[in-house]
Amino acid sequence: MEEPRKRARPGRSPAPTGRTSRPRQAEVARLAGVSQATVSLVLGARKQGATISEETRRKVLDAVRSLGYVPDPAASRLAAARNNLLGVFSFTSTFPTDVQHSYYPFLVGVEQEAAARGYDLVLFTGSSTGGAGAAGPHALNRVRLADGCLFLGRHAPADELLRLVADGFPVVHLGRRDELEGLAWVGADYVSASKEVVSHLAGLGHRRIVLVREDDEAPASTDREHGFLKGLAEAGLPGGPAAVFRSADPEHDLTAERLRGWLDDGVTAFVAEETDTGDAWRALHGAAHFVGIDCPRDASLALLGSPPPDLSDGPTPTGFDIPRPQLGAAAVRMLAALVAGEQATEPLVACAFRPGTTAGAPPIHL
Amino acid sequence: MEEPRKRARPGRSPAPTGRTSRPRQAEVARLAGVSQATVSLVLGARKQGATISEETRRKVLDAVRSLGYVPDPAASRLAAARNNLLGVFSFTSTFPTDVQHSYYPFLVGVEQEAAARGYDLVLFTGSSTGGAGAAGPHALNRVRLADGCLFLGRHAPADELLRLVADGFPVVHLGRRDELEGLAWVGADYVSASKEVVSHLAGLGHRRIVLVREDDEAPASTDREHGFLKGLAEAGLPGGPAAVFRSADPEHDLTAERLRGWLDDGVTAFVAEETDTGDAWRALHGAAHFVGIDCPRDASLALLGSPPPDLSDGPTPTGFDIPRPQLGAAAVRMLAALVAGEQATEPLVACAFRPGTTAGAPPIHL
DNA sequence: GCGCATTACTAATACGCATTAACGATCCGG
DNA sequence: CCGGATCGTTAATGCGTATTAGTAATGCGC
Repeated sequence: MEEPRKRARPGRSPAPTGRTSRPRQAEVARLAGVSQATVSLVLGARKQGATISEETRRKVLDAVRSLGYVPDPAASRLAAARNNLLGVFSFTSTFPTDVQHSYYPFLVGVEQEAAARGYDLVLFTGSSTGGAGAAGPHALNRVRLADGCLFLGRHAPADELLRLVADGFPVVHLGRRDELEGLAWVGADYVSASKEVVSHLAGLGHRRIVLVREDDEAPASTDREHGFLKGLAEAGLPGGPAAVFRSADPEHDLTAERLRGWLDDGVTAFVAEETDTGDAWRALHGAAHFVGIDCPRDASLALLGSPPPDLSDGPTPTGFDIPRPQLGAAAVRMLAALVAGEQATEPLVACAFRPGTTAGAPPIHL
Repeated sequence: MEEPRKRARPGRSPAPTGRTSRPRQAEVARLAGVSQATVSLVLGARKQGATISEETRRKVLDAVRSLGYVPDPAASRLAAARNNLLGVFSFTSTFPTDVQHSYYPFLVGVEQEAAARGYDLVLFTGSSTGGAGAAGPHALNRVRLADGCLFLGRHAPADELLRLVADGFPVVHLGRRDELEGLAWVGADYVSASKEVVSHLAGLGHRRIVLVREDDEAPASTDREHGFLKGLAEAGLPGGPAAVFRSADPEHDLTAERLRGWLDDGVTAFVAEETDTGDAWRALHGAAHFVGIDCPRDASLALLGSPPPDLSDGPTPTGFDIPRPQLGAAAVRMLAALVAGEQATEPLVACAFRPGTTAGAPPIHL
């Protein structure tokens, strides 16, 4: 008996659609009179030595056109064992309603670089309570669906991150993170950039310069101080504790009296760090205004970063810009390298010096 | 003969990486002491009658957690299931350097709604100018990796889009697009919103109202005019061509004389459409200012949309806001419905009326 | 003409997961 | 205690493409 055995085919039940589904390589092959493998070889521009005659190539391509064949990316990626997907994880929403605090500028670079390298991006948010994330303790595991993952912000739980790294999953953190052993990261080179600002001031003739910073231990802060002091040393200027004013609440502590005191002591330039809040710069800016300083005639100001939005109207502060798009791009480069099993690339990205209008030559004392 | 044939494995060369690769269902199965099929059954919450003992389920889930297993989206997709991924594709950069032109506000809603429904988002980087796989005539094809795809902006090539639709791939376009037969879209309900603005003005007592619009045929423009006229009709006010001022260059054509003419004719309220450039509103605003109109005392102004960035400082114009996040959310809802094989959901999203400060009662003629 | 290299192609997998027929075990009624 | 029903699990297969070993055909040198 030849009867179509009930046993038949396990596997999927194709639910024999009358609809002509879109063509497969097999159908192209049939039409061109070649094998499916040949179709694959013609279409995939292998670097390998597989040689195809011009005649065959033409037949295949004709068949492809006439059938309107388009490859199935799911199958390609499965067979090639690569998804060409990079994850982007942010613990807070990737697209917060408040644009100010968003990762937008980074994403500009991330998207560009990923596109240039042929990767697509999978967006994950730790904040998503419902649904996919199943925001349990293992929420981070979801990112394993990508070939590697980029982390934005410092809210990702350290242990989970390290677990991924330990498992050999390619991970890059955007923002310095050397307290986590083995975690790859990219960050802005605040040391060099801060040093450059000080060098600029020194070059203008300033001999006493004070740094105003907030009272925390974030690498972003200590790096700036480090660069600041390095710049002083390199210019042969006095460093030491007196050169750094550190306060948990600069807006309150940086009084007019204190500012006048510095001026009387011969300080001619002030440098503030940039922070989330922008408090250091706001305090410095406010005190200088209150005392009636004509900047840069009476004294010079510089900002190690960009001004907070509420002060972005004023004169452009001398300082440097954090190249956020470039940081994003650098992170993608490093991640792509890790995915490819290569060495991590350079983690530090240079900041761009911003001349601005708040620094000039020191006043001449007669 | 049973000998282990040298012929061995064609197919891929696994390139035996020492690196622990991402775990597969097979490894989960081994760890749990069950078969791969069982793992699949446990993970995929089939409606089918496959019954799994609580004991086994627990063992499998434990193994999944301990290995950090996550299903491979490509494989899931290929096996004719779904991978809980929704695509987002924009032909221009999704994160342009110029924030003004970005899709950002839409993405806020897209992300939220997708997360709420348990989908992850894949950002297909279609913008790639140069570089690897992204560009090319079949760039759109990549989206087939996801369960469905959202398209932003009107630059996606129509033929490719329709091809996807024809193949039964779920697609939703954000922004009205009825010139493409069969393409699902969501858009703002400009007709109702414009009508509401007119009703508001009529309610304040205005009897003659003029619409200033640019000279194009975009649905966004014609919808507004349609709603405007509908509003007039409903209030029993005179419509007709005289009520609409249409100009390719309103800033040039909307002269002070013309404005005075309208005022002399008893027009007490003016409405401008919002466009990319914001020219209509800018022209109206400028002319009114030039003529010395005290708004809303001498005449009322309204804007069918939001003001351009350069005019966002002035008084809040009466009009409506385009609910971009809601549009994004609505698009995801519709896409999810299509993916589930259901009917498309409501394509129109209501705009929010914005009272503003530029409209008031008409001046009293003695 | 025989070995050997080269060319042009095909056969046979494998990728990771979902699906389903089939199978062993247990339970039940008669 | 035997046939059938039910439950829980597995073996076997397919999705569509990429890869590679193998092979038939041809060319080349001597």
